[in-house]
Amino acid sequence: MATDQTSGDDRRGIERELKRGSLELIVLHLLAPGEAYGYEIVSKLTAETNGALEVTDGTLYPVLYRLERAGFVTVRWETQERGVPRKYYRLTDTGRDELARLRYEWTSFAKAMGKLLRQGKEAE
Amino acid sequence: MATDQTSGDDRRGIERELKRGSLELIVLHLLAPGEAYGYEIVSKLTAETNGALEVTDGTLYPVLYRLERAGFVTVRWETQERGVPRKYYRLTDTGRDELARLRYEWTSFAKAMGKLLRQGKEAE
DNA sequence: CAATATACCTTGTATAACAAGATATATTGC
DNA sequence: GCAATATATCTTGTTATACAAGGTATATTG
Repeated sequence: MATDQTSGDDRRGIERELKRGSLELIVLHLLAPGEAYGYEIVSKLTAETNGALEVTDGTLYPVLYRLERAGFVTVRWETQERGVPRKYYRLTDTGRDELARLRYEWTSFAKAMGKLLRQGKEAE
Repeated sequence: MATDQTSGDDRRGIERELKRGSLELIVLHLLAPGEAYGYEIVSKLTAETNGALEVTDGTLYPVLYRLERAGFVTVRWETQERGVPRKYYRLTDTGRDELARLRYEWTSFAKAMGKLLRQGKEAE
């Protein structure tokens, strides 16, 4: 009867939506210390947030592609002696500006949300 | 060429994405003190956040419908002596639980983001 | 009676996160 | 020599949702 769709794995659904618009910031941030390749970024993110902000590689690669197209990162293939070739990403100057901008954007949003949610809680 | 798409009104685009998954929480939160009607919620949100988290009514009504279908709010029409009829929304007990859950979900996410973004900034 | 304000609702579009699968190279065990 | 596993990349299709743009209806005001 078209109901109980909003039940079971909602938790994942919400996390997914909350992540929206934050991933570019996350990736740019992870690239700030220096270059890294895709697979590395995935594990870096999992490690640095204790699994709180995990993504799969299928999610990450499109993000990296977007960042490249926008000129925020440059790409370098490293064909190694042994192992599969790696694609290293590095921030451009524009990318660093964008990182600052997104960081500001995110912080403003989070502040506004935090302020709103705190309202009406003061009396308790 | 296919470039300069990532230029102009990006700011709005990002705000839009950041808002994703937060709107249900916002609306449930605004209904916590007591019932309200749709148009009222729009202006409440604008007022309480100084315009930082505005939405249009075209965005809000589908959210309210979703919340109703999920059993988080109940609806009551108020046909007034004068003026257009209003549709008043009120939190259910399940809705209050959901509010608590979403609030927790959001706070966890924001904490994880904040922690990540603060990393690598300490040395500066 | 035209304009404006209030209040509701609907349709179509764009975007992004993800699951699932595909590809390719190297190592390890049998 | 070959199956399994780990590393590393990429693609396709699905789904959810914020929003612009438009539409409806009622009342007030000049």
